[in-house]
Amino acid sequence: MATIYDIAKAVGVAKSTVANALSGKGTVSEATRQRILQCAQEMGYRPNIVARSLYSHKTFTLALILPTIANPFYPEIAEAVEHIAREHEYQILLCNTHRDFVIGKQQMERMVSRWVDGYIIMGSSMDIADITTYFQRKLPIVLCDWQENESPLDIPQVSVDFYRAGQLAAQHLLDLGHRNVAVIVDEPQQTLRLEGFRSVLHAAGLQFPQEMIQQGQSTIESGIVATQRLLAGPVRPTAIFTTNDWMALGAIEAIITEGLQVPQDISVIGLDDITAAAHLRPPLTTIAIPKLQLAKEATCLLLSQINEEHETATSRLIEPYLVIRKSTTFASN
Amino acid sequence: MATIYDIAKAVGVAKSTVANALSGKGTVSEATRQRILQCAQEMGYRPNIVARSLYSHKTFTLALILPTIANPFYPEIAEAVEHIAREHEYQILLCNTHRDFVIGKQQMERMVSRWVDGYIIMGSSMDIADITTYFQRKLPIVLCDWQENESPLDIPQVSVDFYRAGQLAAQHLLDLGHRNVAVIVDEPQQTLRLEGFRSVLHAAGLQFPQEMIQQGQSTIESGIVATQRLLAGPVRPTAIFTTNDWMALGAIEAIITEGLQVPQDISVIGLDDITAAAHLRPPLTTIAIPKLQLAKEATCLLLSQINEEHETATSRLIEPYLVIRKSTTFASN
DNA sequence: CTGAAAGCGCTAACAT
DNA sequence: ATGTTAGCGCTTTCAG
Repeated sequence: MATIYDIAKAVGVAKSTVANALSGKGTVSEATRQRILQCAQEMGYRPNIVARSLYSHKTFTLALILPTIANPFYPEIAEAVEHIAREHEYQILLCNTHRDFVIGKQQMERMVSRWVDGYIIMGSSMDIADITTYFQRKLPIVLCDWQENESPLDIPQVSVDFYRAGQLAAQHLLDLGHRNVAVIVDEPQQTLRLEGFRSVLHAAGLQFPQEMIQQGQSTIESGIVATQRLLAGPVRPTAIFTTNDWMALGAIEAIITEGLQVPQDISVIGLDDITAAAHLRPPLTTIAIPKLQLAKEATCLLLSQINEEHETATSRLIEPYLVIRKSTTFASN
Repeated sequence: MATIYDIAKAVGVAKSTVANALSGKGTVSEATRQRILQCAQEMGYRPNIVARSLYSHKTFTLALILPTIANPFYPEIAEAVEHIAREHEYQILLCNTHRDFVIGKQQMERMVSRWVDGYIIMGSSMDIADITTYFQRKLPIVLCDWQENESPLDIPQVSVDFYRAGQLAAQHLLDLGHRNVAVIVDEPQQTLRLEGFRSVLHAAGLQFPQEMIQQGQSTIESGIVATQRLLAGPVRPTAIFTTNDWMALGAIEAIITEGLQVPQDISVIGLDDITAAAHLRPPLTTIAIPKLQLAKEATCLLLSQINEEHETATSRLIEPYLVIRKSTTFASN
């Protein structure tokens, strides 16, 4: 690759003159400017971002750290983050931690060594204690899609009102006449969703025994297993709330395998509204998370933090909403 | 961040001594080495990868360029690429081109400026002419998931035998007794799949009129629209082959909306085997692409190219295979 | 208007 | 065993 120095030699001027001509700063006579520009063109000159970064202490890279891009909740977010970043001339380093805090820390260390300009850290991808340490070292960080209560308030955060999401799910099932409902939840990351759900049941004076709460791992398989446990229990629920859509898919599969029907025998409501949700059979009723908004606000918050536009880096709570499709219906009993 | 020079000052030695102690190269007395290591520890020293890269001309970053991570075919690949890269201490820059060649070239330019060590370029994410130019400039590039006939043979490539994939789909439908089949294909990127399909029909002496071939755009929506056109045609097919699973989802949706059933009235077979395929209602019969293998071979090929292990960078063709689930059945007529 | 020089943090010859 | 020096490519003073 041609360097600024190569051009200087070829044109017969000093490096700094070339730099001035290329950057438009400083003063260069129109004549030499033209000669330099043309020469740069001919030699296929590209500025070296590594060298520039070394001087400027800025790399124009953002890190996107998440549990696994293979979970369909994240690709849309990743795409949106990349899109907005691009508009600001940033590029994205992708990191899947698989919820392994050791990997998360290792990768974070490498990114710090790279002088990554800022970090978007998605919920449960890293140890919040580690993150706090990095934040105290003044690294620009935005937490995205965390439970709003699990991190110190001073780390900027864009999250979803998951308590409200749980409430919406419960209210929908209540409205349909369900009195005997179950939850499959990935605790402790998703406890708030459960608590919101529980609060509405309580307010309605309903029972919500412990055996109606099953543990999942946010995967289809875990949704299947948890549902099988539910169906094998003493009382069969008439509706199941899974705290993400992936597990809802598993729940539906398990129910059908058992010879039952969704929603006639058991209603299922998910949470996330992944793209596929609308196209399942039956189309999935779910609590939608505005993923684009989440990604957009997180990225903008991070960029403003990097550029120190806001001294007070605020946090945002985003409202989920109910999307009624065909996987829920009136309670039959 | 503490630098090598800060440590040198603190310990009272020269920079190079610190460098030697840290790297293990050169010779440093055990006493000073200990003092240096401890000081580095205390000051929280992290090597600066930017400075190191400037000197070494190596950034330990790989680019992953794809149409859009929001298409569920790619996340698994991205995850696998990142995983293998990590084992070799590389990190991944993610780039969604949305099939826009201008964006693709722009982003590529930026990555070249960053001295990215190597590029994995997924099918139809960029203009092959641009790629060829970069390859001629000696950039390490691996094409992944391209039709094997659309690029110059000298660019290393890991692809799927899509012609064979089309054949497998056709053979399966033939085996089930279908004689009146349709295809929804995203041309020209997926022409090979169509040709393979067509070849088997021809060999069996079957008709395959043009109106049985509909154009899709690899999205659910385009699958719906194409299927509606098919259903509105003069003869209704008894089976539809969509050249990716996303479009199969759309096809199933359109068929059901029309009051027909899958597979009783119309069989549907997809291609890709995305994670959700096995969990749809009905579970999708599809031609599976070994995505992990694809990702793994592409990454390894790229790394060996970067390290110049193989002078002759080979190319690989990966075999797809049929996965029979519930969306196809015997022809009823 | 142009050039010389210093420095970003690190590596690696080469002297001492 | 340790220090000096030059250089990776760029930006930015500051002289001429």
